[in-house]
Amino acid sequence: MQRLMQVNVQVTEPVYLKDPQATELGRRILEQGVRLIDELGLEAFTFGKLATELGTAESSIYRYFENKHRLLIYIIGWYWSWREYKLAFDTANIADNRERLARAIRSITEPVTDRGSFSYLDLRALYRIAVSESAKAYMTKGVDAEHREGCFGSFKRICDRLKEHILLVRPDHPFPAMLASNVVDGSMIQRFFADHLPSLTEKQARTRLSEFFVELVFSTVNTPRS
Amino acid sequence: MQRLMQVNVQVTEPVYLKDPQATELGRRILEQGVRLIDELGLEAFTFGKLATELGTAESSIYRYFENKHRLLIYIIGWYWSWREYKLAFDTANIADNRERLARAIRSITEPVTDRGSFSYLDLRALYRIAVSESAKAYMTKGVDAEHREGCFGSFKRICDRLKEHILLVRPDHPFPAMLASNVVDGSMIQRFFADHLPSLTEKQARTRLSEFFVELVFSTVNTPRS
DNA sequence: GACAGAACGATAGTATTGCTATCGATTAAG
DNA sequence: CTTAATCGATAGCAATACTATCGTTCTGTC
Repeated sequence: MQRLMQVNVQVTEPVYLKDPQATELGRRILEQGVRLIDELGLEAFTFGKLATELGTAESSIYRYFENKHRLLIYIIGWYWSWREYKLAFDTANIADNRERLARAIRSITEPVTDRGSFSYLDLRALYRIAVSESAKAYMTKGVDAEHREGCFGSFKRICDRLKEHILLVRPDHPFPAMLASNVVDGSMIQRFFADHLPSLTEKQARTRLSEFFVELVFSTVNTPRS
Repeated sequence: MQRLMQVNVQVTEPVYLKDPQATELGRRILEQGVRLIDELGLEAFTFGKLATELGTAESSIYRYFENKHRLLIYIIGWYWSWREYKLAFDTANIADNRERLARAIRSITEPVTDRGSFSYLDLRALYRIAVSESAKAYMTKGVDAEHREGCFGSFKRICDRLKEHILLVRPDHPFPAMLASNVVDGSMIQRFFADHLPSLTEKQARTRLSEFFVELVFSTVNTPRS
């Protein structure tokens, strides 16, 4: 698994000017970029600070990414690509549709606890960024254009896969796509709430996220259509 | 109803330096602020532009709000206060718990279609801002501090009310708070998806949002506990 | 109708940000 | 050996996010 991940996580959409995975500097931009965004938050994070951190010039970073927004899109895309791959892995060879759906939901909604030694990116930091900053990646005036460019492909794909798992269990469900995207996005939001606005969740919500979403999906999926 | 709203929608939390509802300039800041944020999006919106729009000086606006982030928090707070009030109204005098829960969900998740002539704020613009920008109000490094200040009170209250309605129908539900906040926040997110990333939702999702959430909640609420 | 105090508009100024351009030096590829 | 790519460094610019100051007007009060 670990080896496979290393090989397979690729961000294919051209959100970059120059492929950061292809060069040493590019990889350091990603690695330290993830650490800095996690540490400072997106608003306080600047290419200037990242450059000092890397001992390089601001302009060098601009050769890879147009601006920090694009870098964020790239990082979030990487995150969802990784989760998508993990999803495929976690659901492989499970014959029973219901069991596979349950595993899929758990795979997607489980918090990341492992630093992940197989990648130069810190997976836990990446998870924290996805939780706290991913809304900023798409909630802008530029969404429609970026969407047309295919910037959110990996997020869409993981939602779509979950939708397919839902449909296999319940082919006549009226809202499989909404249900799927609600689980994928909702698991991030609920994690944020658990960390920062705990009155919006139950106690120990952090560790019971998956349980909540599994129950949520299965109760809709089991409810007879009127 | 319309008269009542005018009287009752108040943002009590001190996110402002000087109460904008108390003066003519303050009200114009809110009114044009809403219009400009809606038009430009939060990133392109600046106090400078708002000042020109209002024919006043930037510094005058800074007398009311520390910065545009605070203005956003205020506006979003106003929005949820308004919805909270609407919720109370829509669920008043309904004796049956299940019927009241269904009405509560519809009240909260229904898109705003009415400009709302009873307020100087454009309700539709406000709704669009709540859909597109509200995540930016709380997803910052400052959440915890702002949360302690009580900045998100109205959002918390509406989630809490929905939670209570859920518990009256299903006192032993294991995740009433998560379910409630998932509905409140999810209805905004799903609306955003419907507008900008439609493959994440069903066709006509915009008009079927409430239907989806009513079904979602009622199926969990009806599912027997194991 | 004089006076104190708020509210406002206007101007100025500063540090930071976000970005573009240019230019050698180093390295890698043909 | 030459050419192109890559990088680090510096410079510079327009916009942003404030802060400070100050005179004017408008308010209510004695």
